[in-house]
Amino acid sequence: MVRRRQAVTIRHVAADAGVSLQTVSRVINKEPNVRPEMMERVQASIAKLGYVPSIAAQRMAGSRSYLIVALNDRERTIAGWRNREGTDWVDQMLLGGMLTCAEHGYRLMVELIDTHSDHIARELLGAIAALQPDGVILTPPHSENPLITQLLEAQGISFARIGSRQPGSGFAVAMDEDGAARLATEHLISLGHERIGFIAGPDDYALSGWRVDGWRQAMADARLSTDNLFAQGDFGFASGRAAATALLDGATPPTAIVASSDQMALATLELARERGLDVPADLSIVSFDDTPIVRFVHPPLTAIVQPIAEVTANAVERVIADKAGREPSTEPLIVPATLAIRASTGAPR
Amino acid sequence: MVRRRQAVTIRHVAADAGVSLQTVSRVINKEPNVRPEMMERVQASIAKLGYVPSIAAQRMAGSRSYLIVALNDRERTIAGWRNREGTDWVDQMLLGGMLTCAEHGYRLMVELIDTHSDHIARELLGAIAALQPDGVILTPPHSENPLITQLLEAQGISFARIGSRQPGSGFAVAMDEDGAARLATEHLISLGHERIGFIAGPDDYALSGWRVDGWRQAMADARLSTDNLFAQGDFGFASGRAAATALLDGATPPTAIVASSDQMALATLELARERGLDVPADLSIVSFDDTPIVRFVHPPLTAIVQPIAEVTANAVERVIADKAGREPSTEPLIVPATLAIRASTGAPR
DNA sequence: CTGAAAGCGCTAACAG
DNA sequence: CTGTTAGCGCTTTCAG
Repeated sequence: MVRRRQAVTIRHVAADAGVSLQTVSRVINKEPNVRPEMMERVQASIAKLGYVPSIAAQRMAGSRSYLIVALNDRERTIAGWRNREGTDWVDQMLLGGMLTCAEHGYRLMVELIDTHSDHIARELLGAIAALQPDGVILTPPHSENPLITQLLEAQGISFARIGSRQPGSGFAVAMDEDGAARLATEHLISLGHERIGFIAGPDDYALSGWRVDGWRQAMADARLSTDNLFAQGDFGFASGRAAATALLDGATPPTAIVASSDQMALATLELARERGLDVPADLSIVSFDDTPIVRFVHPPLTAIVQPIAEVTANAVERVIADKAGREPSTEPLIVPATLAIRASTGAPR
Repeated sequence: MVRRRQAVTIRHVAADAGVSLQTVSRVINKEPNVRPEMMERVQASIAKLGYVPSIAAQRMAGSRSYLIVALNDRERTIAGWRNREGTDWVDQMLLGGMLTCAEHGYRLMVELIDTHSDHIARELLGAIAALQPDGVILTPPHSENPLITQLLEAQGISFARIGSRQPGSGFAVAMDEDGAARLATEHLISLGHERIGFIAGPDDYALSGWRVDGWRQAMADARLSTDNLFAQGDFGFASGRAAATALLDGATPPTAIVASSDQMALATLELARERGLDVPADLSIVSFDDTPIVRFVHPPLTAIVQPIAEVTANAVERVIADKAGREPSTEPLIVPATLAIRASTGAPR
């Protein structure tokens, strides 16, 4: 194979337009101090020759790499793909992230990083050294890992933290987790439920706690007790089943359950079916992820719709704006969630 | 923000190890002609300093970019994400592609390209000029687009064509589509079905035809007629519903239906439920994608399991091997599919 | 407002 | 087996 080099470089454009390399560079980078007519001439040549700058060269010369890296938890992400659980977290992230990147001439690259590794720093530094991204998008549970945030800050790389509300460095963009839990709970309350169970997620996700808070607040506001109505899982199916079992076997079993993940909600639905409970007459169920699956089960589940694409788009937007010198607001952004009401919720018997 | 440069470069390593830049470069690239003791010394320095080569610089210097680009159809991919249809094609591709890339020190980047665009060439050339990938993975329907394959060949970029069996340039890696359709059909025949309907995919996907072939052959082998048992959709839910309706309203309605996609299978299931048909007693259904959804519907669908991750892994493997000079077999590879038997298929009444 | 010169970090080609 | 010398394509000084 022939040694491949750039087909048309800045040099060709400069020659074609009869200007210096510098002027072409200025046009490419939309820098000021270029006469309009020069600019037009250069742009004409660029279009004519089909010139596209090499991002490797741009990076080398000390400018931007036009690359944003999205850091995901390796273990969890791979397990999700392997087991084909149908979570479209990554897809929604790509949807929001890639499109927003493309709008600004950037690209998004997914990187998997171990959470519980003692060599997180080495892994991350390696990825940074190799890729030299202009920005990083942190997803849970990385978003609040001080090892990671401190390292990125020290490297001077602008980053966003998805699912985090801690102010600190980096842009925080979170979904309104407690508002969502409250929304789900209030929906059930308005249907007449009084014993509403809640299956929480694992503690290493900050959002697990927020969701619990929302549920507790909604219950408190309605003067309803939460005794024997709380259980915890790890977002997975098996844990959801165990939690639902515990809840339904309690002294005062709930007439409705809000599960913190789709898999736990599906497990609850399966258990209900096995026990001959009618959903929603005997047991109403609300899922906390509107993953594709929950719309196709029977009955389709009422679910909290997580605006993952929007959140990711915002994260990318702010990181790029930061890069461009336009200092975006550093305040944590909270994106509201919505509730998709389907057939799994109804009035209790 | 400070102008960020490489923290530790090849120069630092060379100084630390007391050797020339070249020797370090040779060690990095695992080139021969380096004394073991030198190599160890250099590797010790690399580890000590935490050195990682800059891929931008490596690319610049005319070597590899360690980047593989996976080209997906923009419109279809985005629509799939937006509508949250639950297809995990991209996820499975990432699973197989990213992990295999990582094994070889490469990265995978997803690019979306319009299929029906007259400026496909410009778009593609732009992506190539900007990214300068070492290899490209083509997914359907790009895999058999001569504009794309010829362009890649002209550029001297090694590429793989997923879902294609045309020999030609690039490595073809396809799933055994007709074998899969035959498998599904034979499964139904063995259950006692004689009128087995088939809902095909759109013609712009070569695999649509292969699947039809497999069905026809299995039917012919069993001396069963296919009259009034064929319908066609576009892989989408609505089209599947229309196709299933046509089939069931025919003169001799089928007792079983094989649908060429999960959405079309789900549409068939919905129609059956609405018409009061028991699945599988009145109508058996086989889906052609084992997407997560089909396992969670009721009854869970018997489905063809597409080994997308394996196929992508193989595609990446061969492209990288080609790059490395190890000329991999240029023969089209056909990966067999399997059938996951679930509760949607049974003996006819 | 425009241009010339000097690298960025790395590898290819050539000497030793 | 190892080192030296040129660049790769682009941006950043710094002069005009």
